[in-house]
Amino acid sequence: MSYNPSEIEAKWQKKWDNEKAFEPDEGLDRKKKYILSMFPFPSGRLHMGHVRNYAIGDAFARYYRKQDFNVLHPIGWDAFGMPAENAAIKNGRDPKEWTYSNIDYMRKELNRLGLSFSKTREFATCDELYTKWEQEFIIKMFEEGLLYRESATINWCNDCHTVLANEQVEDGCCWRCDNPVELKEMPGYYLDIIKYADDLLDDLKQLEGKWPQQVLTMQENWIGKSKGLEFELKLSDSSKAKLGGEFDSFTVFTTRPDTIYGVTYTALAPEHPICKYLLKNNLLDEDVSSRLVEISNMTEIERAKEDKEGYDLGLSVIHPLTGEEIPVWSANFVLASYGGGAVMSVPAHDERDFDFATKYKLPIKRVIVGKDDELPYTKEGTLENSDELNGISNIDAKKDVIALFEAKKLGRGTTNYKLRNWGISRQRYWGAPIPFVHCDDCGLVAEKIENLPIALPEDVEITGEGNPLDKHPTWKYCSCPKCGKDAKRETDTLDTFVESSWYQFRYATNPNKWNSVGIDKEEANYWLGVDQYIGGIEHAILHLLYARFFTKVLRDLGYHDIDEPFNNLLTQGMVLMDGAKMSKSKGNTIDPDALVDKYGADTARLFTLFAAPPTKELEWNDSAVEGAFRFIKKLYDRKSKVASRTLLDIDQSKLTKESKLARVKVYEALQKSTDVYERTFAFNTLIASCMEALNALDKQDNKDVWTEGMYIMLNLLEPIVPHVATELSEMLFDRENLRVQIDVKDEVFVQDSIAYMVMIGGKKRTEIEVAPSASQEEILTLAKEAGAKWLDGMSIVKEIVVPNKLVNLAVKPN
RNA sequence: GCGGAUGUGGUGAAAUUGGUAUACACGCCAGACUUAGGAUCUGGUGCUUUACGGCGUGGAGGUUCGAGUCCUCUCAUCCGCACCA
Repeated sequence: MSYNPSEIEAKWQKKWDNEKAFEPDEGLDRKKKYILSMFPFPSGRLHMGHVRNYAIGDAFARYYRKQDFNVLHPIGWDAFGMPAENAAIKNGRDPKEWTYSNIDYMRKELNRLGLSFSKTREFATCDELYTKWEQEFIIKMFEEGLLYRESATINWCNDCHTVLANEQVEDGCCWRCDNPVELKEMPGYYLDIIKYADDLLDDLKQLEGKWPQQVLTMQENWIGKSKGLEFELKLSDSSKAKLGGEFDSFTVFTTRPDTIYGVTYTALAPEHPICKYLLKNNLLDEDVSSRLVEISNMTEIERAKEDKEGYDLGLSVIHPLTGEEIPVWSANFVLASYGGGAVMSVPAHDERDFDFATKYKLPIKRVIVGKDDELPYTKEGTLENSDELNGISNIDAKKDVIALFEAKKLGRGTTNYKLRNWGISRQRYWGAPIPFVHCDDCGLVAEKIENLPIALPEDVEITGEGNPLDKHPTWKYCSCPKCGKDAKRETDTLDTFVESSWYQFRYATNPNKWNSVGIDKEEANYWLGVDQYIGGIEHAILHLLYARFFTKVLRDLGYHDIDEPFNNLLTQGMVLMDGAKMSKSKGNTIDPDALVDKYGADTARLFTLFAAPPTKELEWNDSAVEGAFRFIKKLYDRKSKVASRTLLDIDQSKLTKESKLARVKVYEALQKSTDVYERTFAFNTLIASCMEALNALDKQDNKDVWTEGMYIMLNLLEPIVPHVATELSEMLFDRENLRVQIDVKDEVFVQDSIAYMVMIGGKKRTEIEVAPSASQEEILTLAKEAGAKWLDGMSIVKEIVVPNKLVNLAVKPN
């Protein structure tokens, strides 16, 4: 009977379904493993990246089940988002119908891969039961002051017709559609993630060694914490007069308080209130004001590409320590969104300030002496030209100046972050409605918890123009939850990253409670954090930062006691074809369905795990897929070599050299398995070990060695090629070999003689066979005899014996 | 510019604490079986040399009895951040 994957795979998939083989225990007393691959967006079809992601996760899940862990391995659908609306615009599909039919199709595709997911815990984030609890969390956050609404300058994608969070802007373009982002002033809802910045930063330490260093670094840089001095610069009397008495001073932030005496000018962002006042009242030259308006309309990315540019505003401030008058400029490199939108400039000790001062011939005053005389000098040194601070190191001066400003009540030590608060409003239909109501009398009012979920209307017209919820004839009209008067519902929906920020907790909650709670605390505390999370590195900031933030917020709201959602993170590499990412537009895709049709799911899984280690990019190779298929066929064919249904004791002393070697290879693969699942994740090497074992078994014909070899190998391969491994295990061993833990037998590794390499003068020269009991002296004697040819005319300087490996004789000529 | 990573055969890649570099697979070559083979099986396959041998993990040094592995410098590629005061 030859290998027939479609028959075997269909058989076992059905059987696993009937057996409900992959549901976790309801009880919470066993040791647990929570294995999670990032859930898919239901785009319509699976791609090879999904196959890789789920093949890796499934290997972990099946391995730990065999190690007798209670395993949670769920799947669901990240189901809200733009593509559903695009389908509506292009093909007139209803977004809900489009989404759920995609889910049905993709579920079948996933089933065909034989993945060991829990079937009872599956959900889509667009399910109203999911929205209900998400809206409750949002209201709780509002009540705690973590969520607020304000009008601000936001990133606008004119293709998606919606706002984007800072994290969702990549290179000045929309993360989803790559359209250049524009700036717009509009109201929106924000989550105060900055309040958690220190918590998010500090807890990265817990993840050291468990998350890729690159991801930790990226998050650290994104949060961008810096400590420094914040203080007010008082305007001169003439400047105050020029500004109509509207302004008295402005605030600046510096991380270099030690250079305070070197300030020679200050610069404001073009959006700074003082600039705006000057523009509004026509107090600047025509060309200056029109240029400042132009710069204001540029995004930060666009400004970064321009040369440094600035204009003297004709104002001055008083230096807080020297009392000198300092000119005020406006410059294109000063960001409105950071540090109050104003800087003190110290050209002698800052590269950017130096460039600017050089360009506009502004004074440069050196206040630190150090190793060299070159300006700008940004290294350590000793203060000069700094009155009472002269002679102290600039490191100490940082603290001293902050203390001085605080004592004189001129300023304060403070911390700034690059991280911006998370804008969560989206002016789109296919998302979770933001559960608030605008009342003329009561203002912004949260919906009553008992009214949740606030569901989407189904009779909407989606044109791509404007917000469909806002344009709906009746949906937004409601009564105020507080006073009962006529009011209007919020028509913005939540950023879809909100859904993916807490789904890991939803899976952990038993589905029979999904009606009554969002997150079951006891179950969340048992299952979380996720023991192994697997997904693409593209979420290094976005999803992974938001999910960490949500975890901490929900903890503080009392929903659970977990600090970090994902204890271990594996970032898988991309699947490439001819060196490029597979994509529909390039036409270089492999359809997983077609692959399964041709070779079966086991081959698809084996290839993706074998061709490269999981963190590296995976280059597609048709003939290597054939190779994977050949290995499975060979394995299947060797079932005829097995002679008994149970393991028999093997008398090691009666085996041939080849049989002994085969046992060594089999047990080496067994040892490798633990190492791979628990430390290196190098599935490719485990598979290679199994191939070596099979090759070695093939070179001998002892039936008992074959039986033992297959018994162990099928156990090792079951997480990777579950269908064929289970089929053979049933045929040969009644699946007994999948239920037991197999221990390594040390006697297998005991050798009759050990080969020692003989090195002379650091070069490999010959080999000797040595009895395991041989003493160091005996080994050396043998080595010298065997190496006599190379020792002639030499004297031995040093003798090294590495047990079981080699002898090295260091020599010099006589 | 800053930060992180990676450089090993024709290709994807292996290599505990420093201890026989290139396991495993693909490809290629030769052979067997075949009417045929893009099927299957067997053997071979780093470079160089007639041979003994020599040389080989991006490059140059260093430490060591011994370096792909550790140290210093350097080159290349990829990724992330990018005027953050």
